[in-house]
Amino acid sequence: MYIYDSVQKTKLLFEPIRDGEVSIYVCGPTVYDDAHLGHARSSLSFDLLYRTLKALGYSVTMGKNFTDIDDKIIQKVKETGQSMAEITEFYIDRYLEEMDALGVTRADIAPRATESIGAITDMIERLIAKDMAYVSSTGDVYFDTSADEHYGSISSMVSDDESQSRVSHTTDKRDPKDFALWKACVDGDDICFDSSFSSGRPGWHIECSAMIDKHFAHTHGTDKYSIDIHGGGADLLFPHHENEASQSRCDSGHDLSKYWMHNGFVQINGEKMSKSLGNSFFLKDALDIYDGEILRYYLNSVHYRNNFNFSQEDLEVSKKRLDKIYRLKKRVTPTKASMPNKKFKQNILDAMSDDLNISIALAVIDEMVASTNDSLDNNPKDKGLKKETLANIEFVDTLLGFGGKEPFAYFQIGVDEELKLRIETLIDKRTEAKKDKDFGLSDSIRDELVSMGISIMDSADGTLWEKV
RNA sequence: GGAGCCAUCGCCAAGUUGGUAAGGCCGUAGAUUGCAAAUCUGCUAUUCACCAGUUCGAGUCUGGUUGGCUCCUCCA
Repeated sequence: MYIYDSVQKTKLLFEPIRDGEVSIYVCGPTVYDDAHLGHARSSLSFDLLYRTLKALGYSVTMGKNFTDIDDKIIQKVKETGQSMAEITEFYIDRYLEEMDALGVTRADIAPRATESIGAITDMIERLIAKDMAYVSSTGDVYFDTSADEHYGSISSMVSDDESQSRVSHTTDKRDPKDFALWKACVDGDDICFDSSFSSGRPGWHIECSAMIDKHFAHTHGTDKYSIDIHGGGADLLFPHHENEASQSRCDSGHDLSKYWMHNGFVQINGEKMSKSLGNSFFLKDALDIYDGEILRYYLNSVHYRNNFNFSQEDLEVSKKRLDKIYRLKKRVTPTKASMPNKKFKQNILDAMSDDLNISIALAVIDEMVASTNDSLDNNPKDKGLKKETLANIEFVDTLLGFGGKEPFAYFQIGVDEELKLRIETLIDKRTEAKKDKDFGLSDSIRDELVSMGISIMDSADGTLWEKV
Protein backbone atom coordinates (compact mmCIF):
# COMPACT_ATOMS: atom_id res chain seq x y z
CA MET A 1 0.00 0.00 0.00
CA TYR A 2 1.27 3.39 -0.97
CA ILE A 3 -0.10 6.51 0.67
CA TYR A 4 0.46 10.13 -0.17
CA ASP A 5 1.56 11.84 3.00
CA SER A 6 0.52 15.46 3.03
CA VAL A 7 3.23 16.44 5.48
CA GLN A 8 6.12 15.02 3.45
CA LYS A 9 4.22 15.80 0.25
CA THR A 10 5.14 12.53 -1.31
CA LYS A 11 3.84 9.04 -1.82
CA LEU A 12 5.17 6.64 0.78
CA LEU A 13 5.12 2.90 1.24
CA PHE A 14 2.69 2.32 4.07
CA GLU A 15 4.23 0.49 6.99
CA PRO A 16 1.99 0.30 10.06
CA ILE A 17 3.49 1.09 13.44
CA ARG A 18 2.22 -2.25 14.74
CA ASP A 19 2.39 -5.32 12.53
CA GLY A 20 -0.85 -6.10 10.77
CA GLU A 21 -2.77 -3.36 12.55
CA VAL A 22 -3.84 0.06 11.34
CA SER A 23 -5.30 2.87 13.39
CA ILE A 24 -6.97 5.72 11.59
CA TYR A 25 -8.40 8.88 13.08
CA VAL A 26 -10.43 11.23 10.94
CA CYS A 27 -11.73 14.60 12.05
CA GLY A 28 -15.49 14.44 12.14
CA PRO A 29 -18.08 17.17 11.90
CA THR A 30 -19.15 19.87 14.29
CA VAL A 31 -22.77 18.98 14.79
CA TYR A 32 -24.70 22.20 14.60
CA ASP A 33 -26.06 21.88 11.06
CA ASP A 34 -26.74 19.41 8.26
CA ALA A 35 -23.89 17.70 6.46
CA HIS A 36 -23.10 18.90 2.96
CA LEU A 37 -21.47 17.15 0.03
CA GLY A 38 -18.04 18.08 1.34
CA HIS A 39 -18.61 16.11 4.52
CA ALA A 40 -19.84 13.25 2.36
CA ARG A 41 -16.73 13.25 0.24
CA SER A 42 -14.41 13.26 3.22
CA SER A 43 -16.27 10.36 4.81
CA LEU A 44 -16.35 8.52 1.52
CA SER A 45 -12.63 9.02 0.91
CA PHE A 46 -11.62 7.57 4.24
CA ASP A 47 -14.19 4.83 3.94
CA LEU A 48 -12.37 3.77 0.79
CA LEU A 49 -9.10 3.80 2.70
CA TYR A 50 -10.66 1.77 5.49
CA ARG A 51 -12.11 -0.83 3.13
CA THR A 52 -8.90 -1.08 1.11
CA LEU A 53 -6.73 -1.67 4.15
CA LYS A 54 -9.16 -4.32 5.35
CA ALA A 55 -9.12 -6.02 1.96
CA LEU A 56 -5.34 -6.02 2.17
CA GLY A 57 -5.63 -8.02 5.34
CA TYR A 58 -5.00 -5.43 8.03
CA SER A 59 -6.94 -5.25 11.23
CA VAL A 60 -8.20 -1.70 11.02
CA THR A 61 -9.57 0.53 13.77
CA MET A 62 -11.20 3.72 12.62
CA GLY A 63 -12.00 6.61 14.90
CA LYS A 64 -14.05 9.63 14.01
CA ASN A 65 -15.15 12.23 16.50
CA PHE A 66 -18.17 14.43 16.86
CA THR A 67 -17.45 17.95 17.99
CA ASP A 68 -20.53 18.51 20.08
CA ILE A 69 -19.40 21.53 22.05
CA ASP A 70 -18.47 24.62 20.11
CA ASP A 71 -19.26 28.32 19.72
CA LYS A 72 -21.58 27.65 16.82
CA ILE A 73 -23.55 25.08 18.76
CA ILE A 74 -23.89 27.45 21.67
CA GLN A 75 -25.07 30.12 19.28
CA LYS A 76 -27.70 27.73 17.99
CA VAL A 77 -28.80 26.98 21.55
CA LYS A 78 -29.35 30.69 22.06
CA GLU A 79 -31.17 31.10 18.76
CA THR A 80 -33.51 28.13 19.06
CA GLY A 81 -33.97 27.74 22.78
CA GLN A 82 -33.28 24.04 22.41
CA SER A 83 -30.79 22.38 24.68
CA MET A 84 -27.34 21.63 23.43
CA ALA A 85 -27.99 17.91 23.72
CA GLU A 86 -31.18 18.19 21.67
CA ILE A 87 -29.33 19.95 18.89
CA THR A 88 -26.28 17.73 18.83
CA GLU A 89 -28.22 14.48 19.14
CA PHE A 90 -30.41 15.52 16.25
CA TYR A 91 -27.52 16.30 13.94
CA ILE A 92 -25.47 13.30 14.99
CA ASP A 93 -28.38 10.98 14.21
CA ARG A 94 -28.95 12.72 10.94
CA TYR A 95 -25.28 12.57 10.04
CA LEU A 96 -25.09 8.85 10.74
CA GLU A 97 -28.26 8.15 8.79
CA GLU A 98 -27.03 10.07 5.78
CA MET A 99 -23.61 8.44 5.86
CA ASP A 100 -25.34 5.07 6.13
CA ALA A 101 -27.25 5.92 2.97
CA LEU A 102 -23.90 6.51 1.26
CA GLY A 103 -22.64 3.16 2.48
CA VAL A 104 -20.01 4.69 4.74
CA THR A 105 -18.81 2.12 7.25
CA ARG A 106 -19.42 3.40 10.74
CA ALA A 107 -16.36 4.25 12.79
CA ASP A 108 -15.28 1.71 15.36
CA ILE A 109 -14.80 4.49 17.84
CA ALA A 110 -16.91 7.64 17.66
CA PRO A 111 -16.00 9.77 20.65
CA ARG A 112 -17.78 13.00 21.47
CA ALA A 113 -16.11 16.01 22.96
CA THR A 114 -18.63 16.25 25.78
CA GLU A 115 -17.84 12.68 26.76
CA SER A 116 -14.12 13.36 26.74
CA ILE A 117 -13.88 16.36 29.05
CA GLY A 118 -11.82 14.43 31.57
CA ALA A 119 -9.26 13.43 28.98
CA ILE A 120 -9.18 16.99 27.70
CA THR A 121 -8.69 18.68 31.07
CA ASP A 122 -6.08 16.09 32.01
CA MET A 123 -4.08 16.86 28.92
CA ILE A 124 -4.37 20.60 29.48
CA GLU A 125 -3.20 20.16 33.08
CA ARG A 126 -0.20 18.21 31.91
CA LEU A 127 0.67 20.90 29.39
CA ILE A 128 0.35 23.62 32.03
CA ALA A 129 2.53 21.61 34.40
CA LYS A 130 5.17 21.35 31.68
CA ASP A 131 4.92 25.10 31.19
CA MET A 132 3.78 24.64 27.61
CA ALA A 133 0.44 26.27 28.24
CA TYR A 134 -0.63 29.23 30.32
CA VAL A 135 -3.77 30.47 31.99
CA SER A 136 -4.83 34.01 31.16
CA SER A 137 -6.27 36.51 33.60
CA THR A 138 -9.79 35.59 32.46
CA GLY A 139 -9.25 31.86 32.90
CA ASP A 140 -8.66 30.99 29.25
CA VAL A 141 -5.85 28.56 28.66
CA TYR A 142 -3.54 29.04 25.70
CA PHE A 143 -0.99 26.77 24.19
CA ASP A 144 2.44 28.33 24.04
CA THR A 145 3.55 27.66 20.50
CA SER A 146 7.06 28.92 21.24
CA ALA A 147 7.47 25.96 23.60
CA ASP A 148 7.38 23.61 20.64
CA GLU A 149 10.42 23.89 18.42
CA HIS A 150 8.68 21.78 15.80
CA TYR A 151 5.62 23.98 15.57
CA GLY A 152 4.90 24.45 11.87
CA SER A 153 6.33 21.13 10.74
CA ILE A 154 2.98 19.65 9.78
CA SER A 155 1.67 22.38 7.54
CA SER A 156 5.06 23.93 6.78
CA MET A 157 3.58 27.30 7.56
CA VAL A 158 6.20 29.99 7.98
CA SER A 159 6.02 31.83 11.24
CA ASP A 160 6.99 35.38 10.45
CA ASP A 161 4.81 38.12 11.84
CA GLU A 162 3.80 39.30 8.40
CA SER A 163 1.97 36.10 7.62
CA GLN A 164 -0.02 36.44 10.79
CA SER A 165 -1.33 39.87 9.95
CA ARG A 166 -4.81 38.58 9.27
CA VAL A 167 -5.16 36.83 12.61
CA SER A 168 -7.12 38.92 15.04
CA HIS A 169 -5.03 39.58 18.12
CA THR A 170 -6.50 38.51 21.38
CA THR A 171 -5.02 40.60 24.12
CA ASP A 172 -4.43 37.72 26.47
CA LYS A 173 -2.27 35.77 24.07
CA ARG A 174 1.46 36.04 24.50
CA ASP A 175 1.91 35.39 20.82
CA PRO A 176 -0.65 35.62 18.05
CA LYS A 177 0.18 32.06 17.03
CA ASP A 178 -0.85 30.72 20.43
CA PHE A 179 -4.25 29.11 20.43
CA ALA A 180 -6.94 28.40 22.99
CA LEU A 181 -6.97 25.04 24.74
CA TRP A 182 -9.74 26.10 27.06
CA LYS A 183 -12.23 28.94 26.89
CA ALA A 184 -13.53 30.23 30.19
CA CYS A 185 -17.22 30.94 30.54
CA VAL A 186 -18.28 34.52 30.01
CA ASP A 187 -22.01 34.82 30.50
CA GLY A 188 -24.23 32.84 32.77
CA ASP A 189 -25.97 30.88 30.05
CA ASP A 190 -22.78 29.46 28.59
CA ILE A 191 -22.32 25.73 28.69
CA CYS A 192 -19.56 25.15 31.19
CA PHE A 193 -17.49 22.32 32.52
CA ASP A 194 -15.48 22.40 35.71
CA SER A 195 -11.73 22.21 35.69
CA SER A 196 -8.84 23.11 37.93
CA PHE A 197 -8.07 26.22 35.86
CA SER A 198 -11.54 27.65 35.27
CA SER A 199 -15.11 26.80 34.50
CA GLY A 200 -15.33 26.69 30.73
CA ARG A 201 -15.19 24.53 27.65
CA PRO A 202 -12.49 22.98 25.50
CA GLY A 203 -11.05 24.58 22.41
CA TRP A 204 -11.47 22.75 19.15
CA HIS A 205 -7.93 21.50 18.59
CA ILE A 206 -7.43 19.90 21.99
CA GLU A 207 -10.47 17.68 21.56
CA CYS A 208 -8.94 15.54 18.86
CA SER A 209 -5.60 15.28 20.64
CA ALA A 210 -7.24 14.20 23.87
CA MET A 211 -9.55 11.74 22.17
CA ILE A 212 -6.70 10.13 20.28
CA ASP A 213 -4.73 9.93 23.50
CA LYS A 214 -7.67 8.37 25.31
CA HIS A 215 -8.83 5.90 22.68
CA PHE A 216 -5.78 5.10 20.58
CA ALA A 217 -2.39 6.06 21.97
CA HIS A 218 -2.27 3.44 24.70
CA THR A 219 -4.03 0.62 22.88
CA HIS A 220 -2.97 1.15 19.27
CA GLY A 221 0.07 3.39 19.45
CA THR A 222 3.75 2.84 20.06
CA ASP A 223 6.44 4.88 21.75
CA LYS A 224 6.96 6.69 18.44
CA TYR A 225 3.45 7.37 17.22
CA SER A 226 -0.04 7.43 18.68
CA ILE A 227 -1.76 6.39 15.47
CA ASP A 228 -0.91 5.33 11.94
CA ILE A 229 -3.00 7.65 9.85
CA HIS A 230 -4.63 10.95 10.63
CA GLY A 231 -7.09 12.22 8.09
CA GLY A 232 -9.38 15.09 7.34
CA GLY A 233 -10.24 17.75 4.81
CA ALA A 234 -7.43 19.76 3.27
CA ASP A 235 -8.69 22.83 5.07
CA LEU A 236 -7.84 21.23 8.40
CA LEU A 237 -4.13 20.99 7.72
CA PHE A 238 -3.64 24.43 9.16
CA PRO A 239 -4.25 25.36 11.86
CA HIS A 240 -6.18 22.41 13.20
CA HIS A 241 -3.81 19.56 12.49
CA GLU A 242 -0.75 21.67 13.11
CA ASN A 243 -2.07 22.52 16.56
CA GLU A 244 -3.20 18.99 17.28
CA ALA A 245 0.18 17.62 16.36
CA SER A 246 1.97 20.22 18.42
CA GLN A 247 -0.06 19.67 21.60
CA SER A 248 0.22 15.93 21.36
CA ARG A 249 3.93 16.06 20.66
CA CYS A 250 4.50 18.26 23.68
CA ASP A 251 2.29 16.10 25.85
CA SER A 252 3.48 12.65 24.87
CA GLY A 253 6.98 13.29 23.62
CA HIS A 254 6.31 11.52 20.34
CA ASP A 255 4.56 12.23 17.09
CA LEU A 256 0.79 12.08 16.91
CA SER A 257 0.51 10.25 13.60
CA LYS A 258 2.87 8.48 11.25
CA TYR A 259 0.96 9.47 8.11
CA TRP A 260 -1.31 12.40 7.34
CA MET A 261 -3.91 12.29 4.60
CA HIS A 262 -6.09 15.12 3.39
CA ASN A 263 -8.96 15.03 0.94
CA GLY A 264 -9.69 17.74 -1.61
CA PHE A 265 -12.78 19.91 -1.67
CA VAL A 266 -16.13 19.58 -3.29
CA GLN A 267 -16.57 22.69 -5.36
CA ILE A 268 -19.60 24.34 -6.88
CA ASN A 269 -18.80 26.30 -10.01
CA GLY A 270 -15.12 26.08 -9.27
CA GLU A 271 -15.42 27.39 -5.72
CA LYS A 272 -15.04 25.53 -2.48
CA MET A 273 -18.35 24.56 -0.98
CA SER A 274 -18.63 25.83 2.55
CA LYS A 275 -21.14 27.02 5.02
CA SER A 276 -19.54 30.42 5.27
CA LEU A 277 -19.78 30.92 1.50
CA GLY A 278 -23.40 29.88 1.57
CA ASN A 279 -23.06 27.63 -1.46
CA SER A 280 -23.58 24.37 0.36
CA PHE A 281 -25.34 21.50 -1.31
CA PHE A 282 -26.71 19.58 1.63
CA LEU A 283 -26.49 15.83 1.63
CA LYS A 284 -30.12 15.46 2.63
CA ASP A 285 -31.19 17.42 -0.44
CA ALA A 286 -28.95 15.37 -2.69
CA LEU A 287 -30.33 12.18 -1.19
CA ASP A 288 -33.85 13.37 -1.93
CA ILE A 289 -32.98 13.40 -5.62
CA TYR A 290 -30.42 10.64 -6.00
CA ASP A 291 -29.96 7.25 -4.48
CA GLY A 292 -27.12 7.10 -1.96
CA GLU A 293 -25.32 4.46 -3.97
CA ILE A 294 -25.16 6.67 -7.05
CA LEU A 295 -23.93 9.60 -4.98
CA ARG A 296 -21.32 7.35 -3.48
CA TYR A 297 -20.11 6.20 -6.89
CA TYR A 298 -20.04 9.77 -8.12
CA LEU A 299 -18.31 11.38 -5.14
CA ASN A 300 -15.72 8.64 -5.08
CA SER A 301 -15.11 8.64 -8.83
CA VAL A 302 -12.45 11.32 -8.64
CA HIS A 303 -9.21 10.77 -6.76
CA TYR A 304 -9.62 11.89 -3.15
CA ARG A 305 -6.83 14.45 -3.24
CA ASN A 306 -8.18 16.35 -6.22
CA ASN A 307 -10.78 19.00 -5.94
CA PHE A 308 -14.15 17.79 -7.07
CA ASN A 309 -16.39 20.03 -9.09
CA PHE A 310 -19.95 18.98 -8.55
CA SER A 311 -22.20 18.88 -11.58
CA GLN A 312 -25.43 17.12 -12.28
CA GLU A 313 -24.30 16.06 -15.75
CA ASP A 314 -21.27 14.27 -14.35
CA LEU A 315 -23.45 12.61 -11.77
CA GLU A 316 -25.65 11.26 -14.58
CA VAL A 317 -22.56 9.77 -16.20
CA SER A 318 -21.75 8.01 -12.95
CA LYS A 319 -25.28 6.66 -12.87
CA LYS A 320 -24.82 5.28 -16.37
CA ARG A 321 -21.66 3.48 -15.37
CA LEU A 322 -23.34 2.03 -12.29
CA ASP A 323 -26.37 1.03 -14.38
CA LYS A 324 -24.13 -1.06 -16.59
CA ILE A 325 -22.81 -2.99 -13.63
CA TYR A 326 -26.34 -3.70 -12.49
CA ARG A 327 -27.49 -4.73 -15.97
CA LEU A 328 -24.71 -7.26 -16.01
CA LYS A 329 -25.70 -8.38 -12.53
CA LYS A 330 -29.25 -8.76 -13.77
CA ARG A 331 -27.93 -10.87 -16.59
CA VAL A 332 -26.14 -13.30 -14.31
CA THR A 333 -28.99 -13.48 -11.78
CA PRO A 334 -30.10 -15.84 -10.38
CA THR A 335 -26.97 -17.75 -9.67
CA LYS A 336 -24.65 -18.48 -6.80
CA ALA A 337 -21.39 -16.62 -6.61
CA SER A 338 -18.24 -18.64 -6.88
CA MET A 339 -14.84 -16.98 -6.53
CA PRO A 340 -13.94 -13.68 -8.14
CA ASN A 341 -11.61 -13.74 -11.07
CA LYS A 342 -8.09 -13.63 -9.65
CA LYS A 343 -6.70 -11.19 -12.15
CA PHE A 344 -9.70 -8.90 -11.85
CA LYS A 345 -9.45 -8.85 -8.09
CA GLN A 346 -5.72 -8.29 -8.13
CA ASN A 347 -5.92 -5.47 -10.66
CA ILE A 348 -8.41 -3.62 -8.53
CA LEU A 349 -6.46 -4.19 -5.34
CA ASP A 350 -3.30 -3.00 -7.08
CA ALA A 351 -5.03 0.17 -8.18
CA MET A 352 -6.45 0.87 -4.76
CA SER A 353 -3.11 0.10 -3.14
CA ASP A 354 -1.61 2.96 -5.07
CA ASP A 355 -2.91 5.78 -2.89
CA LEU A 356 -6.49 4.77 -3.69
CA ASN A 357 -6.35 5.07 -7.46
CA ILE A 358 -10.09 4.73 -7.96
CA SER A 359 -9.99 5.74 -11.64
CA ILE A 360 -7.96 2.69 -12.54
CA ALA A 361 -10.22 0.50 -10.40
CA LEU A 362 -13.33 1.81 -12.15
CA ALA A 363 -11.72 1.28 -15.53
CA VAL A 364 -10.94 -2.32 -14.60
CA ILE A 365 -14.58 -2.80 -13.66
CA ASP A 366 -15.81 -1.25 -16.92
CA GLU A 367 -13.55 -3.57 -18.85
CA MET A 368 -14.79 -6.59 -16.89
CA VAL A 369 -18.37 -5.58 -17.61
CA ALA A 370 -17.76 -5.21 -21.33
CA SER A 371 -15.82 -8.42 -21.76
CA THR A 372 -18.31 -10.40 -19.70
CA ASN A 373 -21.23 -9.05 -21.70
CA ASP A 374 -19.36 -9.95 -24.85
CA SER A 375 -18.78 -13.52 -23.66
CA LEU A 376 -22.37 -13.81 -22.59
CA ASP A 377 -23.52 -12.57 -26.00
CA ASN A 378 -21.61 -15.45 -27.55
CA ASN A 379 -22.36 -18.02 -24.91
CA PRO A 380 -25.44 -17.05 -22.89
CA LYS A 381 -25.44 -20.21 -20.83
CA ASP A 382 -21.94 -20.02 -19.44
CA LYS A 383 -22.79 -20.90 -15.85
CA GLY A 384 -19.22 -20.76 -14.64
CA LEU A 385 -18.80 -17.25 -15.98
CA LYS A 386 -22.05 -16.14 -14.39
CA LYS A 387 -20.99 -17.42 -11.00
CA GLU A 388 -17.62 -15.78 -11.32
CA THR A 389 -19.16 -12.52 -12.47
CA LEU A 390 -21.48 -12.39 -9.50
CA ALA A 391 -18.48 -13.00 -7.26
CA ASN A 392 -16.63 -10.19 -9.05
CA ILE A 393 -19.48 -7.81 -8.36
CA GLU A 394 -19.68 -8.92 -4.75
CA PHE A 395 -15.99 -8.21 -4.42
CA VAL A 396 -16.54 -4.74 -5.84
CA ASP A 397 -19.34 -4.16 -3.36
CA THR A 398 -17.16 -5.17 -0.43
CA LEU A 399 -14.20 -3.07 -1.50
CA LEU A 400 -15.79 -0.05 -3.13
CA GLY A 401 -19.27 -0.11 -1.68
CA PHE A 402 -21.51 -0.30 -4.73
CA GLY A 403 -23.16 -3.05 -6.71
CA GLY A 404 -24.59 -4.79 -3.68
CA LYS A 405 -28.28 -4.29 -4.36
CA GLU A 406 -30.63 -6.84 -5.85
CA PRO A 407 -30.37 -5.83 -9.53
CA PHE A 408 -34.06 -5.77 -10.34
CA ALA A 409 -34.74 -3.65 -7.27
CA TYR A 410 -31.98 -1.26 -8.31
CA PHE A 411 -33.82 -0.41 -11.50
CA GLN A 412 -37.10 -0.05 -9.67
CA ILE A 413 -36.12 2.53 -7.07
CA GLY A 414 -39.06 4.88 -6.63
CA VAL A 415 -41.61 2.59 -8.28
CA ASP A 416 -44.53 1.59 -6.06
CA GLU A 417 -46.55 -1.62 -6.34
CA GLU A 418 -49.42 0.05 -8.16
CA LEU A 419 -47.18 1.52 -10.84
CA LYS A 420 -45.33 -1.73 -11.12
CA LEU A 421 -48.58 -3.56 -11.82
CA ARG A 422 -49.52 -1.00 -14.47
CA ILE A 423 -46.14 -1.35 -16.13
CA GLU A 424 -46.35 -5.10 -16.20
CA THR A 425 -49.89 -5.03 -17.58
CA LEU A 426 -48.76 -2.73 -20.37
CA ILE A 427 -45.80 -4.95 -21.13
CA ASP A 428 -48.08 -8.00 -21.34
CA LYS A 429 -50.35 -6.13 -23.72
CA ARG A 430 -47.37 -5.15 -25.82
CA THR A 431 -46.09 -8.73 -25.91
CA GLU A 432 -49.50 -9.83 -27.21
CA ALA A 433 -49.47 -7.11 -29.85
CA LYS A 434 -46.00 -8.15 -30.91
CA LYS A 435 -47.13 -11.74 -31.21
CA ASP A 436 -49.93 -10.55 -33.50
CA LYS A 437 -47.40 -8.48 -35.43
CA ASP A 438 -49.39 -5.38 -34.56
CA PHE A 439 -46.30 -3.20 -34.35
CA GLY A 440 -48.31 -0.01 -34.43
CA LEU A 441 -49.95 -0.96 -31.14
CA SER A 442 -46.78 -2.37 -29.59
CA ASP A 443 -44.85 0.79 -30.43
CA SER A 444 -47.54 3.04 -29.03
CA ILE A 445 -47.49 1.04 -25.79
CA ARG A 446 -43.75 1.45 -25.68
CA ASP A 447 -44.14 5.19 -26.18
CA GLU A 448 -46.59 5.27 -23.32
CA LEU A 449 -44.13 3.48 -21.07
CA VAL A 450 -41.35 5.84 -22.10
CA SER A 451 -43.52 8.81 -21.21
CA MET A 452 -43.93 7.23 -17.79
CA GLY A 453 -40.15 7.22 -17.42
CA ILE A 454 -39.87 3.52 -18.09
CA SER A 455 -37.47 2.17 -20.63
CA ILE A 456 -37.93 -1.37 -21.86
CA MET A 457 -35.64 -3.87 -23.48
CA ASP A 458 -36.59 -7.05 -25.26
CA SER A 459 -34.41 -10.01 -24.49
CA ALA A 460 -34.44 -13.72 -25.06
CA ASP A 461 -36.02 -14.12 -21.64
CA GLY A 462 -38.82 -11.66 -22.34
CA THR A 463 -39.21 -7.94 -21.93
CA LEU A 464 -37.35 -6.26 -19.10
CA TRP A 465 -37.96 -2.75 -17.84
CA GLU A 466 -36.09 -0.06 -15.98
CA LYS A 467 -37.03 3.16 -14.30
CA VAL A 468 -34.96 5.85 -16.03
C1' G B 1 1.37 40.45 1.49
C1' G B 2 3.11 35.08 2.71
C1' A B 3 2.59 29.58 1.53
C1' G B 4 0.92 25.61 -1.48
C1' C B 5 -1.86 22.80 -5.19
C1' C B 6 -3.50 22.35 -10.17
C1' A B 7 -3.69 23.04 -15.87
C1' U B 8 -4.11 15.98 -20.29
C1' C B 9 -9.47 14.64 -26.32
C1' G B 10 -16.16 18.51 -26.90
C1' C B 11 -17.13 16.98 -21.26
C1' C B 12 -15.39 13.95 -16.76
C1' A B 13 -10.73 11.72 -15.74
C1' A B 14 -5.96 8.10 -15.04
C1' G B 15 -0.94 8.52 -16.05
C1' U B 16 5.36 5.20 -9.24
C1' U B 17 11.14 5.70 -10.36
C1' G B 18 11.50 10.29 -17.70
C1' G B 19 10.88 5.80 -22.92
C1' U B 20 6.82 7.36 -26.64
C1' A B 21 -1.05 9.25 -23.88
C1' A B 22 -6.07 4.24 -19.34
C1' G B 23 -11.24 4.36 -18.73
C1' G B 24 -16.21 6.69 -18.94
C1' C B 25 -19.78 10.22 -21.40
C1' C B 26 -20.89 12.36 -26.06
C1' G B 27 -20.31 11.59 -31.39
C1' U B 28 -19.80 8.19 -35.43
C1' A B 29 -19.69 3.40 -38.52
C1' G B 30 -21.31 -1.50 -37.91
C1' A B 31 -23.30 -6.39 -35.53
C1' U B 32 -27.96 -7.56 -33.22
C1' U B 33 -33.43 -6.07 -33.34
C1' G B 34 -39.97 -6.01 -36.84
C1' C B 35 -38.26 -0.96 -35.30
C1' A B 36 -36.16 0.44 -30.81
C1' A B 37 -33.81 -0.17 -26.17
C1' A B 38 -30.11 -3.06 -23.98
C1' U B 39 -25.44 -5.47 -25.39
C1' C B 40 -20.98 -5.97 -28.33
C1' U B 41 -17.16 -4.37 -32.11
C1' G B 42 -14.44 -0.49 -34.89
C1' C B 43 -13.23 4.79 -35.21
C1' U B 44 -12.60 9.34 -32.26
C1' A B 45 -5.59 13.59 -28.51
C1' U B 46 1.62 12.41 -33.30
C1' U B 47 -0.52 15.22 -28.35
C1' C B 48 -0.60 16.75 -22.73
C1' A B 49 -1.96 25.80 -20.96
C1' C B 50 2.41 28.64 -23.07
C1' C B 51 7.91 29.58 -23.54
C1' A B 52 12.80 28.05 -22.74
C1' G B 53 16.26 24.36 -20.67
C1' U B 54 18.34 19.33 -19.10
C1' U B 55 18.26 14.53 -21.93
C1' C B 56 19.43 9.83 -27.05
C1' G B 57 14.32 10.56 -25.26
C1' A B 58 9.68 14.74 -21.05
C1' G B 59 2.62 14.96 -20.02
C1' U B 60 6.25 13.24 -16.48
C1' C B 61 12.61 16.84 -14.34
C1' U B 62 14.37 22.47 -14.02
C1' G B 63 13.37 27.79 -14.75
C1' G B 64 9.89 31.37 -16.39
C1' U B 65 4.88 33.12 -18.27
C1' U B 66 -0.43 32.87 -18.17
C1' G B 67 -4.88 30.99 -15.98
C1' G B 68 -7.75 28.46 -11.93
C1' C B 69 -8.19 26.84 -6.86
C1' U B 70 -6.86 26.56 -1.67
C1' C B 71 -4.55 27.86 3.09
C1' C B 72 -2.73 31.95 6.28
C1' U B 73 -10.02 33.24 10.25
C1' C B 74 -14.72 28.78 11.68
C1' C B 75 -14.54 25.05 7.88
C1' A B 76 -14.54 18.05 5.34
